[in-house]
Amino acid sequence: MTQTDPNRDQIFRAFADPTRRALFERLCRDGAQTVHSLTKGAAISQPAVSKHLAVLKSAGLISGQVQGRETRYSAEPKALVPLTDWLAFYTSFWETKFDGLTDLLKRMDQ
Amino acid sequence: MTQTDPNRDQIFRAFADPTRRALFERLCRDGAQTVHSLTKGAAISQPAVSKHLAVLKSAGLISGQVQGRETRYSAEPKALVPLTDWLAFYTSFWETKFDGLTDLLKRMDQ
DNA sequence: CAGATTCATAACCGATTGGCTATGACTAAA
DNA sequence: TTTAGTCATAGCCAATCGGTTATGAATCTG
Repeated sequence: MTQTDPNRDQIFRAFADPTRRALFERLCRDGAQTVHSLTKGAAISQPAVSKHLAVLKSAGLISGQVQGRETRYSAEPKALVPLTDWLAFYTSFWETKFDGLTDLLKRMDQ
Repeated sequence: MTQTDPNRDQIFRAFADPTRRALFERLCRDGAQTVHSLTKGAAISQPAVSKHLAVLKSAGLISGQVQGRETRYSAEPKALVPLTDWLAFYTSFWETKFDGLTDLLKRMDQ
């Protein structure tokens, strides 16, 4: 938890941009969508959307599967775990009554 | 949760940089420290450290109090709440058994 | 007082970022 | 087989970022 985790780093970087976070949130709330669908209502061009999706994908936060000429992207449930772990760890410095802390510490020792 | 929260935005931005995250982590683990203390072992110059601290401070993640010629910075416990809320909300799309979800939803409606 | 220490700010610089348009590959439809 | 639709990539550009050195204000120390 104290050493640099490349994946955690990518996640934080990916979420740094509000537009990118909005795309992720839409995929969470409204389910899998095509690039075309995501571009509508995004206020940016399709290539810009594709770029953001590429960043999210390389961080493991979303996945995309090609269906004909479309690509359907969906949020990746497990991808938030590193963020949750990090947050839980540093929150635990004040909230000692964190339920999963013991398990978390075990995972860290590995 | 769906609309843009300036504070949440600042937090995500502040944590995007690994050096900045490392500074925050040190303040969490080792307690309040002066700029001089933080600069030692940071591998960057003192002005760079001061800059990072300014970003963290403006995001509300740390606070600094002047003591003579020194400034002592400390991590701010409550500052992580927006991040925790956001994460809990979007994690809840898969883990429906999130305990605090009901309370969270109430807070959102306000 | 004189010198040293601590820190923030300013000015600068190269690299990265986030947007755009243009384009081409590929697929679906006419 | 055209024609239209979907998407990713490339190339470009202005703005931001993360670092540096220089400097000055403020405080401690000899």
